[in-house]
Amino acid sequence: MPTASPRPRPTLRDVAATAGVSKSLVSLALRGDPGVSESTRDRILAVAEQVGYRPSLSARTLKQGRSMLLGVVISSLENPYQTEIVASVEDAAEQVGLSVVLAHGSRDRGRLADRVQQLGDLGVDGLVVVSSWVPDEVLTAAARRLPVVMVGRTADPVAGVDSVTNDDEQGAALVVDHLVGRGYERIAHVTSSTRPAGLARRRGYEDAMRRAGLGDHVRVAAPDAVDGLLDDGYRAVFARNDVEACDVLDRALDRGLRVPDDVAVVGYDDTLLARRVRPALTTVQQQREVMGERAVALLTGRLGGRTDDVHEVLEPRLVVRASG
Amino acid sequence: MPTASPRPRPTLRDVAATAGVSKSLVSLALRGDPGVSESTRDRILAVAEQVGYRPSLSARTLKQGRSMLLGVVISSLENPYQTEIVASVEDAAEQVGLSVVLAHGSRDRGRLADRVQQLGDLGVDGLVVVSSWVPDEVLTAAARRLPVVMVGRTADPVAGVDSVTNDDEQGAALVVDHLVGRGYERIAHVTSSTRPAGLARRRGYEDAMRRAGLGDHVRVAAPDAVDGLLDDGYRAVFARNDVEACDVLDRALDRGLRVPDDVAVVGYDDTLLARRVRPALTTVQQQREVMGERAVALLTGRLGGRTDDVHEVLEPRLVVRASG
DNA sequence: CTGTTAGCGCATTCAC
DNA sequence: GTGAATGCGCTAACAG
Repeated sequence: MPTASPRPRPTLRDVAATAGVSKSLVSLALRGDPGVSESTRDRILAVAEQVGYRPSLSARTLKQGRSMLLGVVISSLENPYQTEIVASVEDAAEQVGLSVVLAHGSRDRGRLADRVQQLGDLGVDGLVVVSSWVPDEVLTAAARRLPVVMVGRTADPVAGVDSVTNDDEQGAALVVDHLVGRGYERIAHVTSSTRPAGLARRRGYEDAMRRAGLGDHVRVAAPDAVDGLLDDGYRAVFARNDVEACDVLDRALDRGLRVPDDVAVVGYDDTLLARRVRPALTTVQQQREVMGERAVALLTGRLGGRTDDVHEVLEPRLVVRASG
Repeated sequence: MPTASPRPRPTLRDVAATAGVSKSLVSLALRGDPGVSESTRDRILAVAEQVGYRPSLSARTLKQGRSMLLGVVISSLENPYQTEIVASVEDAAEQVGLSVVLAHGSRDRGRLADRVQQLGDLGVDGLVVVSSWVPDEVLTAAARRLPVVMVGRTADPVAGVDSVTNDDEQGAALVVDHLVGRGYERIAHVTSSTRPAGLARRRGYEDAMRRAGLGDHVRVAAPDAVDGLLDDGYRAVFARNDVEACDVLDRALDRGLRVPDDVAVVGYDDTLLARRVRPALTTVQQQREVMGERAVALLTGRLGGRTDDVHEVLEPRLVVRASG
């Protein structure tokens, strides 16, 4: 089946030639400049459409010094928390006329740093980083040439990089208080993470347990070590995120335990997973829409000239469902 | 409104100035051209590093006419089948020195077409489309200026657009034959899709049932109408993909049925979901790694001058797990 | 070996 | 209303 092969893309020059006008006139007409007569503009638009003209973003970016593009970097496409953040950033970006290009680092952590630089090289006007796996040096380096905002917690604030996150300690405390309110005392924490957010949640769990006078029951285990917890009489488990909560759920059900009657399970993030799984997960909701909106606002703030670092912390909310 | 970046990014000119050489020499040195003396190159590299120089992809793309970038468009970040394809395309692209930028159309179908055009405007060297929601006109228009390959089935071949897909009819037949081999006769099909791939699987199911002499038992239902099937004595369900198979699973378990003892459930796609869920899903595996590899090969083929359309069809494989 | 020069496609003066 | 000229950062062809 023979067809047309990709031809060199038509340029302003081509449009101008076919329309019998000059290049600059076409440029003006296409962007609706008032200084072009109605009739000529219509003719130019028609020609542009007909020859399939599309402006070159490379050329425009080069000329203008800005691309109207935002870069978003996530570590994994398989992580529902991260992909849901992407959507919220995208919605917020669209509000202010910016488009989003996405890059990720699944499979290879080292690739993440490359993608950050690559998006910068591409000329995006700002960068949203939703992964804690990007080395600080890479972030600061990136921040030297464009606005960068981290979504989610970093171990320590990175100079020149704004951030928006939820209060993981408080979120963990919400969970503990909730379970305590339901009469649980032996409440365990399940986590496999050594990332900042995971550590913060663990810290929040431990502190809240102590505040509740349950310091002696503090117990932290890996997801695959849940059996030990159950053997030791723990009947409530707070997992560091929804994915690991689901692992716990499976484990418990495999042992013939009923959730939440025999054991209560609580997650974190309120991803789609939390609603999909049976029983539906009690979990902690971060304000995702707000996070995307704030991230974009911080970026445009920098673009507007702000130079001091801003770190926003949002309040998490407990969502009670069937699992605990 | 975005205005100016904090610091204007350093250019070749800046590096050349601080190093006391000419621009083109810097360009050559940075890309390891042999015609530059060891000592000067080291000095130039040091300066470039020190001032934080990074080449502008916009400028390079404009000059070269190619970006070494591949665009990938998927309809949803929540669809594990699609995101897993992305990873395989990315791996294949890396093999040939191409990077990938990703765009998606979650929430708004119309946005998908925009994203396709936008990636084209950006100057990507080729486009992989993993969604059947992009209108044919948009695809053909895109194919006029750059190589485009569809991954996954289209209703009809689109002129100028290559494709790589699996044989959905055959995949469905594998499922039916498997269930028939296990003694099932009342085998129902669950689908909510009117997309080409879904229709093909349905067709494959119906044909295979008839070939097996079970034409009278052909029964197609929506995922939320599973109860009727079970009431009517159907004890085997073939769902159009893993996600809907999971829905069926939940439904059955809610009714107190055991899987697969009381009812067998089979999915399609072999996504992560199929392995995560309990019981693990019997499902149909498409050759994802091969699909990515072929998609990239088709793109580079076009870039190399091929003009005739190529449509590759891969053989699916049944993966038997616990659910059926 | 090194430096000069000429565009890539576009937006933006500034003349006409 | 319109068109010619300029330069964004980069590469490549050509001179020195």
